[in-house]
This record gives sequence, structure tokens and C-alpha cells, in this order.
Amino acid sequence: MSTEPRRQQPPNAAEPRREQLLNAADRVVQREGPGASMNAIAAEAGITKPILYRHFGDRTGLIRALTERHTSGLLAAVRAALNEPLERRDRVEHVLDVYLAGIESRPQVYRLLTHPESGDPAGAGQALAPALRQIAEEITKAVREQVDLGPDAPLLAETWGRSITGMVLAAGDWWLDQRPCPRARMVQALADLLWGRLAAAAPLPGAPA
Amino acid sequence: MSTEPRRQQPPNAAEPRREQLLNAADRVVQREGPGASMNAIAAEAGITKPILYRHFGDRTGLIRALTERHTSGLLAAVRAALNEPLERRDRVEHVLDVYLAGIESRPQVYRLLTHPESGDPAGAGQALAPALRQIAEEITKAVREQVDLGPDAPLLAETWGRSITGMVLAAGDWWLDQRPCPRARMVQALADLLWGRLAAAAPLPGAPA
DNA sequence: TCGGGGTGTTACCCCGGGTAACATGCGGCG
DNA sequence: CGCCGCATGTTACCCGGGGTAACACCCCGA
Repeated sequence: MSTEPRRQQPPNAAEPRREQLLNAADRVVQREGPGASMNAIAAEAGITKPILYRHFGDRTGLIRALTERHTSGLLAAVRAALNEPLERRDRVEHVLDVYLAGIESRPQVYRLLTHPESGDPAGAGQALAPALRQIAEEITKAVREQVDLGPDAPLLAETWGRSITGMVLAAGDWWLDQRPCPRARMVQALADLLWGRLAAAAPLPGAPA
Repeated sequence: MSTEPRRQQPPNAAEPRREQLLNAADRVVQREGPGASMNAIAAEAGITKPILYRHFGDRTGLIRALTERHTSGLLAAVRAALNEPLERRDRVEHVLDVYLAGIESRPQVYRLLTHPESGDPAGAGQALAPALRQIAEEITKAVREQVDLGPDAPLLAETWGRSITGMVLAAGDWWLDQRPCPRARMVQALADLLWGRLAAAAPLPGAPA
């Protein structure tokens, strides 16, 4: 490290240091996944650890900053899709498509977003990473505002927000890993599930009702 | 450690050592969550690390052994519920109830089961822990065998297996953390979602279709 | 000219996973 | 009886990763 001629990028004063560091972190995470070490990130930035800690406090601070950077895009896209003036089924399909397209285009970033990253002491092991929790809340809000669910509405909206997020997370993860079908078909499969196609389908000959 | 009179449990030769060690690990995990250190587990067993490594290879080996021990129960319960001779809606509710009851009764174990635990090198960051993947396969199988879905059946069954697992994971996790309602109501909310209640509900006054 | 803030370094601590090497107790067998 | 082998156990260590202390430098503005 110390023998190198200091930096590839000429000192670009226009870009604040913090951004440069995040860029470096980004590169490393793209390359090595969310488990990248602070040393590796520092090395990529051409510096040493303490500087990272000065800027971000601790590792989770860095990861959070990095996450927020990418979250905004996906979150905004999902939010916009949720409010598209379309027939409900079309709107839902659109949301699903936007989400899947988002994770498809930057898999490593997606891993970062979905990684619980935890290390929590004793207790709340959230199954949904913060970025996903925001999406869940977005869905909850949309359900609450757009659909008439009677007196149970608040509970149902919250439950469904989490549920749908978890459902799409698991399905998207598997889809990204296996690529069993084109995106459009995946969207259909998920929308069909939400539309009760499983519940409505006829039973097979030898099976129970 | 070394000053202790060696062990509480009298040497019960009938129970193979491995089981005793797993019991100790179990106790620690119940107490400290899935992040428990090997040192802590060894201490609980009244021994030191190398013995653990002799028996389980590495940490993931230990965790896997511990997981398999608990998985069988929940998995068997879910499988049985999936084949209960009931009306479909009742059967689904029963499965949901069995799952929620299972995670409710032993939260720390549940954390263990759902924790991806990863540390995977570059790539497949499975959103579903192995134990949950087994459940997903169980659901896939049930869907494939019980429901007529036409030519797309294989794809739909696999997609839905993962989807439903992820959905219930996320919802169950949140429910366990917040306890927003009794279990029976949660079961209803989830079954309603699968039955397309979101899709079928009337739109609210000011909202899009 | 002096001070202070941002940038940088080396060297260290602690902890947790994982291992090497050595000790001990005990059952079986020549 | 004596010896072997094996499981059980130990101490002491390595390594890598997060995190920090202490010190050095450069530049700019009062």
C-alpha cells in the first residue's frame, strides 16, 4: 500500500471525499459482495482504515450510507409504480416488474439491500433488511389508502405490506439465482398468487378438496 | 473453567457425547441467540473449543446439526398439516397456524432456523435459510400434487412455494416481534391474502381502481 | 506567523473462528 | 501384565476483521 504513488484518480476537489469513499466501497461491494472487509474497502480507496471510521463511524454506518444511496432509486421507483393510475391488476404487475427489473440490473447491490447484516444482540432478528422495511411500509400505505378493507384495514394493511414484501423478496431471490423464466412470466406468477389463483384452482383428481 | 469440578451431569454413557454437546449448544443459543460464540458453547458444555471442532468440523457444522435437530419437528408438522384431509381453505389455515404456533413456542430456535447465517463467498446470498427451503419445497410439492394449474403448473408451483414461504416468514417475523394481534387473526389475514382479498376489495373513494 | 481542520499514517487492542501439539484415562488384547 | 489405540481433554497459539490511539502533514485564512 504505502509504496504506491498514492492514487489513480487525480484529486478531484469537486467531489467531496465522502462520495469518493462511497464510490470505492461500492466498487468493492460490487466485486466481493456485502461481506467485504473494511481493509479491502480502504485499500480500494487507496487509504487505510481509520479514515473510513472517521467518515462513517463504524462498519454499519458505511453500509448504511452505501445502502441509502442505492435504496432511494428502487424505493422511489416502487413508490411511483404504486401510484400509477392503472387498473389495479396492471398496477400491481407494474410494481412487481419494477422491483424485479431493479434487482436484476444490479444483483450485488440487491444483495446488499436485502442482507439483514444483523449482528443484533439477543432478540430482534428482523427478517427484512431496513431497505425492504421501507418498501413494506410503502406497500402498507398504498393498501391503506387505495383499498377498502373494512374495520380490520389497519391490521390487514400492515400484515400484507410485510407479507408481500417477504413474498417478493423470496421469489425474486430465487428467480435471480435460477432464472427459471423471463421476467414477465414471473410477474404473472406472482400477481396470480395475489389474485387468489391458488385458492380458486380446481383440485387434481386424487387430491383432497 | 479449569478449576471447576468438571461437570454437573454425571457421566451418562448412554447418551453419546455429541448429543450432550448439542444440548449445551442448544442452551446457549436459547439464551444468547444464534450469534453465540464457540467459546461460550464450549464453556457451557464444560469443555474447550477444540472438542467442539472435533465433533462438528466448524461452526456452521455445529449450527447445522443444531438446526436439523429442531427442523424435523416443524417440518414434519407442516408436512402433516399440508396433507390434512380438509377443505382447502381450512387446510391452508391449519398450515399457517401450525407454523406460527411453532415459531411462537420457541422464538430463539426460530431465529436459528431463519437466520441465513451466510458468510457465503461472492454470489448466492439465499434469502431463505436451509430449513425454510425445505418448507418451501414441501409447499411446492403440495401445490403440484393437489391443485390443477394447467401447463404452467411446475413453474407456478415452485414460484409459489418460495413466495408463500417468504411471505409467511416475513409476516411471522413481524408478528413475533410486535404481537399486533392473536394468532388466529394473523392466520386469517394471511389466508385472506392468499385468497385474493386484496385483489377483490373495493377501491376507496378517492383512489385509483 | 500561527492555529486549526481535513487527510493521512503506523501500530496497536480485542474478540472470534480455527488449529497444532501435547496429556490423560480406559478398554481390549497379545 | 503391559502395551496400544482411541476418545477426551488441555494450553497455547495463528489469523483476520472490527475498531481506536497517537502522531504527522498540508494548506488556508486570521
